[in-house]
Amino acid sequence: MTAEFPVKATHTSARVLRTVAEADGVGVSELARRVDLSKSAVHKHVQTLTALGYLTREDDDYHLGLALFELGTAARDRLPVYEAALPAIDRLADVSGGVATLLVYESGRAVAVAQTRANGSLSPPIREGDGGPLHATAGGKTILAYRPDEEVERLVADGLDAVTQKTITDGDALRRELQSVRDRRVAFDREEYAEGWQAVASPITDSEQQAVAAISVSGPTERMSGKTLEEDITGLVVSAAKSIENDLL
Amino acid sequence: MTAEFPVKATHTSARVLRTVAEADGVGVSELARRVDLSKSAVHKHVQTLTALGYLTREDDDYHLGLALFELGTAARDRLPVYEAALPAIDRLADVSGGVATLLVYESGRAVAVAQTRANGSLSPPIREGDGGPLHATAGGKTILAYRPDEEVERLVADGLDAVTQKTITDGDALRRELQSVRDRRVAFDREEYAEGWQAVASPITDSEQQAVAAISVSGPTERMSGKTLEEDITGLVVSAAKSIENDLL
DNA sequence: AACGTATGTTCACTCATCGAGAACGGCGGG
DNA sequence: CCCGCCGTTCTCGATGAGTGAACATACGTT
Repeated sequence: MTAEFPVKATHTSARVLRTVAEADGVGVSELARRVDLSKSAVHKHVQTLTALGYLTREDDDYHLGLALFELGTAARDRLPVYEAALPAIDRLADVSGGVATLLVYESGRAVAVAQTRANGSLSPPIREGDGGPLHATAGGKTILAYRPDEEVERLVADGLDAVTQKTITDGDALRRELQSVRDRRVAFDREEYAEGWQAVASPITDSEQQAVAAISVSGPTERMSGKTLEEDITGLVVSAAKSIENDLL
Repeated sequence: MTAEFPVKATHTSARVLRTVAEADGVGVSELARRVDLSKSAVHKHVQTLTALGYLTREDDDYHLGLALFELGTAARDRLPVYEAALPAIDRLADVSGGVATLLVYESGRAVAVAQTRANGSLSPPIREGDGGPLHATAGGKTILAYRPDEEVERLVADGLDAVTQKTITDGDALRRELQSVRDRRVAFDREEYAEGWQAVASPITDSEQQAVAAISVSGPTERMSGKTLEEDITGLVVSAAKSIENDLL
């Protein structure tokens, strides 16, 4: 048995969870349609997940339950880089006036694990708990630059989806970009993930020069113009990431 | 079939998750011992949970995966009270110099959903993502005071565990305490949950006067002495909770 | 007011599957 | 060198996950 999900029922429950997360507030019938299962089967899953606290019932609609928040918090708190980076991103947000984010790499994805917004800053396209594509964000690109070549090639082979018109979709362009990231330990995102949003990021690597995480500062294009972004803020982000990296060794 | 967990395999996977959360970094054999299953069965669960991103493998040890953080964040973000209370708890922490916490009630438990610490404040006994007993914390007691009597009676019948020597363990004492909470919309925790820690809390109720959440400020006993706690800070907490409550109507 | 159709819930039934147990290869300590 | 532990794989049998039909209930329409 070399299936990807040896325990099918668990996989099904996970699909139910994911569906509830997407369509917040759904009933059994609607859920059964979306996951393509019989009402009775879904009913059993929903009942189990509710008893576990993974779901919560309001009237006849289900929502994600706070037991997931407990587990999720534990998943975040165990990361050494989280505690180490917290003060730094607070300070970064403060002095830059933008949004500072800690992205953590895990099995092919980068998740925004902590985020601080300067007061008055707008809501960024990637928020705490979101996972972003590795080729289309500043943080993702810094991480990718410090991952094995095979991983990059796999990504390229799978196809680089265009998120905006400026997203890098060409393999060679990406490879060049990653090389330049390795030269300077910085990546920029010039509206490659969201129109009107830019970002700078720098990687946090382990002792084998493998990416563990990335720190980024982002903001709306009109507020973070070329000079400020590429000179002042860039320096701050790079040195913050380096300093966290040293703390972790 | 009126079992509590109709889908047994999902329940089992949940037990695996909980066990991994408790003993961070465990292998298959250790896990099999703790959940009392065969190695092969645990292996299957761990494999599916890893494929789902709910677990992550480091060497041969498993840890909670960031997919749980994604779900957990979504579970928190959907709560209207969360967004509404964020600025208030930031401000509360700032002016009080202590730790401000938003506790949300869900199916018999109260979970710390957001927490802000004044800079320099110590690490509190209940942290973001933790669930606390309803009878032994300030926030828990305010919530309990605005829940149906049956729920209180059920809790009393199940037995009020002593967390510290000062925890309320007597049913009548609890009932009296809750009545006084209803009079003033405040509860205090005088080292009932952790030695050396005190707290004030005030409830956030819905249009039917049912507790939805609670706001609390806590700090070490020596820093939050009687007068400051019971007069200055109390007023701030009560009015903050009231103001959030109004925003939600 | 009676209908039609949506919902959530319960019930037998059946085949796939979850879990047990034994066996394998690999690693590390005595 | 070998014993013991580890993670992984296999076969196999009991059980439980999922189906589909039936039920009660609520709602909007005719």
